[in-house]
Amino acid sequence: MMRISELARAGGVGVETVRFYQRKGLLAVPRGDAPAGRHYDEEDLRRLRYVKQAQTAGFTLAEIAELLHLHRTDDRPRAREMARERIAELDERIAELQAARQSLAKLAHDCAKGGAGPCPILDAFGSG
Amino acid sequence: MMRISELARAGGVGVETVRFYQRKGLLAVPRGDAPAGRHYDEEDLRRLRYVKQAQTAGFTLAEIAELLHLHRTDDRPRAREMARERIAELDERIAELQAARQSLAKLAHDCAKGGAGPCPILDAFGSG
DNA sequence: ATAACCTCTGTACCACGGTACGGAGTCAAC
DNA sequence: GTTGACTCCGTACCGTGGTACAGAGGTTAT
Repeated sequence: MMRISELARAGGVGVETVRFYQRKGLLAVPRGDAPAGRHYDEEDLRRLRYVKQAQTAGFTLAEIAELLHLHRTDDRPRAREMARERIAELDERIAELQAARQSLAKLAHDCAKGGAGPCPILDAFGSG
Repeated sequence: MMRISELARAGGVGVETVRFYQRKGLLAVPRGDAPAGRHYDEEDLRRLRYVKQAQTAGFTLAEIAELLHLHRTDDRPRAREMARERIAELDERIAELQAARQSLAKLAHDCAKGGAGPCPILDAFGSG
């Protein structure tokens, strides 16, 4: 049993963020009727960590809310569909970032060589 | 010589976005004194495309503005530093996305197998 | 010379993901 | 029985990256 501030610390977020997630339906508001004494458990912490993980996978908070809802209804086809969509977008995004990385690395390298022309870090994207 | 609407179309953005970039100092406002007749050239289009490219590399608009400024001052050391920083962040982000992708793919696979337990797409991040 | 269509400036608004703050209640320690 | 640290709820505000729109004026075709 932990207080909201402990939950937040354990999850690596601020108290305000926990409340924000509660408002968005991502975290349950404890059913306790006594203010200044509501308690959170390991399940809440797992959920909070799930939210953060899903975020790094690129899900929006709205999508995460949907995933959590699917959990309750155990709607596997929809869950798989969302996962597939996200995987496709991740693949696209990874390819983009890798291309950008290669570009930048080459630019930095060419710039370091210090030729006579303009610094390629600006020019390359545009004209090269 | 193109009008702003042509520039926008060629760059794949809206006219309002071009103006937004002008306000942010990312694109020059043509020096012409006659409204309804200001013209843009290939250089402007190159810059617009540069902005979009730099964005996919993860630079913020403020950083892009700095890069463009560096171009004018030809401050190569700083340009290389920014490139290195961004490359490091790209590497981190790429690794994160790849991990998320692997995770999700496994989850989707396990979910498809349809065991008896709860759908792993929710549970795995949190408890696994 | 007038309509249709473009340009400009300025300000307001939007979604997203938080972050901050005021006011009120509660609980434990002293 | 007051201080201090915490809780709650509600609302307002923030940065980022746009997007929309109003109002005034120039340009082009008929």
